[in-house]
Amino acid sequence: MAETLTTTALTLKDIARQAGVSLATVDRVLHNRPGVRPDTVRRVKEAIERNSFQPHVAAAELARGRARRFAFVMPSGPNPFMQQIQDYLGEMSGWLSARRLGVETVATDVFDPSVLAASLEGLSDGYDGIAVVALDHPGVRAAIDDLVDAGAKVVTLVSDVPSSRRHHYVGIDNIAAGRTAGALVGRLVGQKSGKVAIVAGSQGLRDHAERIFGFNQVMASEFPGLSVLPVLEGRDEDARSEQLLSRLLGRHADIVGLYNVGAGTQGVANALSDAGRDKQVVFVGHDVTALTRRLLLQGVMHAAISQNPGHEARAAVRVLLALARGEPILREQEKIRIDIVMRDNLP
Amino acid sequence: MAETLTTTALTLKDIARQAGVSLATVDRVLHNRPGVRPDTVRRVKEAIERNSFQPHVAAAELARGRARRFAFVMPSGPNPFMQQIQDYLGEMSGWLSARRLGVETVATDVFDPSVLAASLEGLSDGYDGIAVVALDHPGVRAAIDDLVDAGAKVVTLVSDVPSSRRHHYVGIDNIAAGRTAGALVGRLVGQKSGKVAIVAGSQGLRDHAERIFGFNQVMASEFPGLSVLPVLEGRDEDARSEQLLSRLLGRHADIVGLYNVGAGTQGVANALSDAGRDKQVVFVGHDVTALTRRLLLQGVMHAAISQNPGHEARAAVRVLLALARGEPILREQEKIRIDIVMRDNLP
DNA sequence: GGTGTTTTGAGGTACGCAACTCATTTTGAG
DNA sequence: CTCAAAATGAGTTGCGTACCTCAAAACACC
Repeated sequence: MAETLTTTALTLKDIARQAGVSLATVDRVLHNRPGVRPDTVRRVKEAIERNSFQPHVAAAELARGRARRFAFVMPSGPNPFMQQIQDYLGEMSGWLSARRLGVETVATDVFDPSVLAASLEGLSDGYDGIAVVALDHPGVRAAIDDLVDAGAKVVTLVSDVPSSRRHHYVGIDNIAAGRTAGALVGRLVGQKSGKVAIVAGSQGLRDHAERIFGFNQVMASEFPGLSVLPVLEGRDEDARSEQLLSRLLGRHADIVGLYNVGAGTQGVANALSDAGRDKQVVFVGHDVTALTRRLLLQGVMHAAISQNPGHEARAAVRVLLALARGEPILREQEKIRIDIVMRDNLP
Repeated sequence: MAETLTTTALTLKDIARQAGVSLATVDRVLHNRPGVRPDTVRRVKEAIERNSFQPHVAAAELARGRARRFAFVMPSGPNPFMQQIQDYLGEMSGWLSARRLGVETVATDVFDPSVLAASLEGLSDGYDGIAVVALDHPGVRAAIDDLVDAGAKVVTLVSDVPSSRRHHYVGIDNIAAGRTAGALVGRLVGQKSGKVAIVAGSQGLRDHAERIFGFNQVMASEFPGLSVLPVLEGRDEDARSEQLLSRLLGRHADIVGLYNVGAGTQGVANALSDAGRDKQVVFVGHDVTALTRRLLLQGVMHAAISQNPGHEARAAVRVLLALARGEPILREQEKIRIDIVMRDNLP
């Protein structure tokens, strides 16, 4: 009736006794210190394995005695999503200080590769871990690899640099996000056929390009009745997005769906309402902000694809901590899900 | 450019010095031990406040030196969702043993109030915390309150007993879940009008009743073209669900939507395909299991409302641990979201 | 001023591990 | 067999807190 999952109460001393060696030797094996015969290493590891021994994290943390410092390298400028991540980091301050973790944010122009790379370069001394919203660029990749070589733990946040040697990526699969947006637009449009518009920041941004790719994939294969118009590049600016979309709406009376890939949401909404076609055009966008929340409640926006900023903030900290401690990462826990948010499941 | 969130490195000794008292007195204040003059208490608390001092959790945990034991009281019987929660608990074993936490599952008939209450009664000695999938019944409520009185920390899991004095509920808002299901069915059906069927386990189950309530709310207020048929009670059994639904499909040719509130999913799917109306009827259900995953991929099921079992397992453990340690709970982190899962964002 | 009570200080021990030193034993090469 | 190198044992210290004891000081009351 009762099934026990864990009953460990062993200490290093027990392992030493079982392996027939001293505490010092166990310590050497556990921390890969030199000076132990291969055969002895094996015996110790077997004893650890046999008892599925885990060092007590609290004791280890206390003995190590070093406060850890993490840096979060974030875009300067008023990006609401990034601001939310920082807000959630602030909410963790009690949790952090109880663990003697220092977290600092470094604002920088992440869109300029050389500036970003320069910001990263200085960080390896002084920080045990770095989370960075990274642009995928050779210079940035080199800077990340340098940090890793210098012994720092590095995770990319929101936007990945897969070719680098970063230890982990905390963020969503943007192709899947685009596919999800496509499926939503297609199914919410229903039987009707017509045209679908896409407004993006820029196709040069990796995450935007991937989302568009996924979106087109689904539209092409599953919704033959819908034809996708060329992508409008609004640079994530309201004014420009509004202008471009207004013109497009004027030219095409049969637009039934709209995918807003990045920011500039207010501009997109304005264009729709100026044309008197809000609530008629199925409108799917990204992220839950004060604005998208209002648009969802009003029925102007039909769904938002969202990555939970609180989860991303906490996952980044937890992953950096686990990496620094040499603990395993709970991949399932740290995986960022693609949330579909509609009016009734607004968080 | 760099903003620091935390820089604590103070210890109790520093607080003692600042307050002009000894370590022993600080300790007395911190743990509400008697024998300290009110004025002195104030001075110490001020020093703690002034430095926003937090005891080092690792040190506290080590000094306390007690291994903690938690019990998970789960339904016996082959419920795939509950099984997933237990699987995820198993995946945490490393994490748990590194913190000297023992987690045991207790299988019981949670649908029989007296049996459940009896199972709970014995648990207060031996366990520091209890997570329970609870039926909302006076006897169960009393048992929970007894546990709380005996000093144990109690969280309800998946299904709540709001009238009890449980410390926390880990699960979703089922009314909102039902509303979400309603919005999905309504919007995915599109322009068409017709009838909508509901298959539930039983309307006597609190979570099912709440979901139906939310569903009906949305249907009534937003989709006047759709009329909801009386609820079929399939008792979460495949055979019964199939039989009831088959009969209903036979009688109503104009069913365009279907909401499956609980389990019995295979039966529901069979009824649809036997009638040759799968993929035509918009089918929304709950939870991501091997079966619903397949049905989503096949296009038979259009969307699943899901509560992440891994998240629930981990949140329950974390909440119990925080409660036992007297740490604050990160509410945002422990809140279970209502996930909308479609084919393209399948986790 | 003496009594009894309350409050405070001082100090110790323990928790489990990391990190280190130094002495001793074992091993392998010549 | 000898000797240096390698491997191992034994031990210490410290991390920051919890929890405990005992003595000293401060206080209240008559």
